[in-house]
Amino acid sequence: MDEREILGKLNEEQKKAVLAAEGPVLILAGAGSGKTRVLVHRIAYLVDVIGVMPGNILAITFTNKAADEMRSRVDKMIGFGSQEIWVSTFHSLCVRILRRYGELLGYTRYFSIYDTDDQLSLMKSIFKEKQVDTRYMKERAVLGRISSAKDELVSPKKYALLNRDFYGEKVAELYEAYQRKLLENNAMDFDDLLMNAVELFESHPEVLGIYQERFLYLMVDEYQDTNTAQFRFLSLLAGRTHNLCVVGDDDQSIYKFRGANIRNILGFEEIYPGAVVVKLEQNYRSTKNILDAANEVIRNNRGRKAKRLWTNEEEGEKIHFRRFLNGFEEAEFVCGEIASEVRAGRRAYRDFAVLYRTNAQSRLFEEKMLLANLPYRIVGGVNFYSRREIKDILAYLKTVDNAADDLQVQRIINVPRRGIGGSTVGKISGYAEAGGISFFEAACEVEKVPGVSAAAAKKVTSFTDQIGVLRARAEVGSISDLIKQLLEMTGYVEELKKEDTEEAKARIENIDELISKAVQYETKESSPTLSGFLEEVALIADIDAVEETDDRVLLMTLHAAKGLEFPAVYMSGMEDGLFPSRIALDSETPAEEIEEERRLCYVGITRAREVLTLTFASERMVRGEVVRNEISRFVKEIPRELVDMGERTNAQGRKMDLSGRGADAALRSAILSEPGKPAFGRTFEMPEASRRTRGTVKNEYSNPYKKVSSPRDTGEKKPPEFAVGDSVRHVKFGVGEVREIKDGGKDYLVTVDFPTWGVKKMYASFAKLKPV
DNA sequence: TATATAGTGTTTTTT
DNA sequence: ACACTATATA
Repeated sequence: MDEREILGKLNEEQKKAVLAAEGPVLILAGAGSGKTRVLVHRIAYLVDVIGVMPGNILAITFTNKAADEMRSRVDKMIGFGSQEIWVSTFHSLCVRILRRYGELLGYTRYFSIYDTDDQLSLMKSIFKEKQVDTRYMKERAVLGRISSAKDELVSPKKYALLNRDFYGEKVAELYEAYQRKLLENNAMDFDDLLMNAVELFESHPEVLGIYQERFLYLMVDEYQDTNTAQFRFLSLLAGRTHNLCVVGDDDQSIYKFRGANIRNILGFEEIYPGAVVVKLEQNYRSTKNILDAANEVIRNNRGRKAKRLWTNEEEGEKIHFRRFLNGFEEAEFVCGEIASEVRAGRRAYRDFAVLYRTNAQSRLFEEKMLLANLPYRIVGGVNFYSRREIKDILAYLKTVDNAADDLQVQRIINVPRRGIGGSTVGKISGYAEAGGISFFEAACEVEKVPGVSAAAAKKVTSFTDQIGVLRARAEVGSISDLIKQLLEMTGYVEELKKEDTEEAKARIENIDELISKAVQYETKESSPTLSGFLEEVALIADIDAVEETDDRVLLMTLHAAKGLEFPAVYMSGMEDGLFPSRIALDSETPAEEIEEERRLCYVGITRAREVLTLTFASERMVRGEVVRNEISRFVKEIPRELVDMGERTNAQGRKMDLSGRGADAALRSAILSEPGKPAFGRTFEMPEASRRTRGTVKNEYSNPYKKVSSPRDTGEKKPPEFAVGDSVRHVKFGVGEVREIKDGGKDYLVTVDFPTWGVKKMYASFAKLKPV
């Protein structure tokens, strides 16, 4: 392509960004302003006009999905030689570097990557060892501190110097122990990938030099989300040439909690004097109304670079605002509207996204989607790779790949049951500690471990033998074969089959899916390795798995939606206390936190191309308690003339007032429920097809109108709605007869006689007993 | 050693 | 509401 072709379809600002080939460049790209387009064109310009070797260009993104998209667009535009261009996420780039040079830091090239579950188990073992009282200190809290420290490149030693109070000293000690264990296990957590890469560069200038020579032109997407470690990583790489082009939007910085440092983008010009700054303010995505709403909301933030998005688009529909009495109705409305739009042929399911602040909100939508038979996909929540059966199998694979990883070995030594208990594991562990060897090595010579009976030793040996066989197999066979072999050898699937429950069935299906993922990996990769497969699995993000081709409604958090766009978007739970979150409102620096929430709101609004609907529920169940909230302040920041406040017709075809008076609550609930049935007392079965992707779901709604007072929240307790002799229903035991009701302190203790289960004692509200 | 049950804690957002 | 842990018991 020549220069004219490359620049042809770009606007003036976009051209400016593409033409600034050398030196530091800051592209402030508003939502929907075509930043990926600019990046791709800029790469084409570098290669085809300036004559840069493709292999000297590096483009960094945050998610695999973004990397894949950029890769395919670059390939399409450049053609020959484009394969040489590096397009990678921060994390996978660091892994590549560390696999190659990690030995300089004491890791082998087979190091494991720990996810949050692994981190937690490791920290738990440290707590146990150091006898930390979990009443005063929580594993997760400590891990949080450590993670923040790593984001800021603070080593355990430095942490100890910076934190001299009692708690800080303890965290420093645990941080130190944690890092030592990771190294012993030949493992790194997510944050280590970056921190260690930086450490490698700083302690080994010759290694840094190699990469500085390779990556002569750097481009970084979503720059506003970079943390201190990522910033340092970039400045080191670009240290020689300063050819660093960053693209971001300070208004879309929503990852402060993960260490993102907004100063990286706000202060870019100070750090790189003479940087070319380009502002992309023309939006090509949304209607004028949607854009105006977004502008008006974000205008309320103080710490931001001045800008205002504009568009040549039509005004379009007004922003819809709908209010409901509770989350159930909210979900019902959203599902109903989607169903009728699709049925009328106006839109496909994939045109819709339902966004929410917290993952917990997804449940209501999921239930209603199932009832309404709408195809949907939930992004995030319980990750496929964090399911127990998947983690078990991966632990086997990791043991085969990296036997130094004690955590994985200990996870599977008794899975499936081999009769090896905690005490035997403890003895082997102590022996390993004393001898300075890994747990697995100790297990291999279990007969030398004091205190282990011959019978127990035999069981341990049969386990280590199995791993030995698998290891030999891994040398010659494929990964999918290896998985099949280990399943057969250990009888893992056999056990599940014997269980013969729906849950076990779902687990077997998940295992099959893992096998096909292994096959996929092996066909895709030119030189597949076990480490490579495990790495891909470890670094996958929920959003990466979303396929645009299948026609489903997408449900996800506002965070997960960043970078995506949809013709029609629902932003649900527009309530003060939920969005902005209670935690933000009650924090020590509410002003700052609310600004972050507002940016999140801005991100949500700007996902919509044509229709944006904001929904509000005045009551909502939060952790088993009914909570009432006011309309989100963000809604009020949208000018009234841009908003349609909505009317809704009831079952009788009468217009219902949704403008705010709650007096008709009883009326509405009466209308919505069928005669003789409670409004939401239905039970439902999950359709077979969705079981696999979401696991099992509990089979009953709770009544949204019932005020639940949990035994712990107040001293008050509600008398049971039944008396001795009445029939009651229990979720698991079915219908039974009440024999006795006693005051059990915080709650009523009820004795019930179930025909098939016998006499059971239980707390009334805890057991959710309902009169029949 | 394995299992059932009572008790406790949690959740805002995640590469 | 739900998951996880500690404890009791077989």
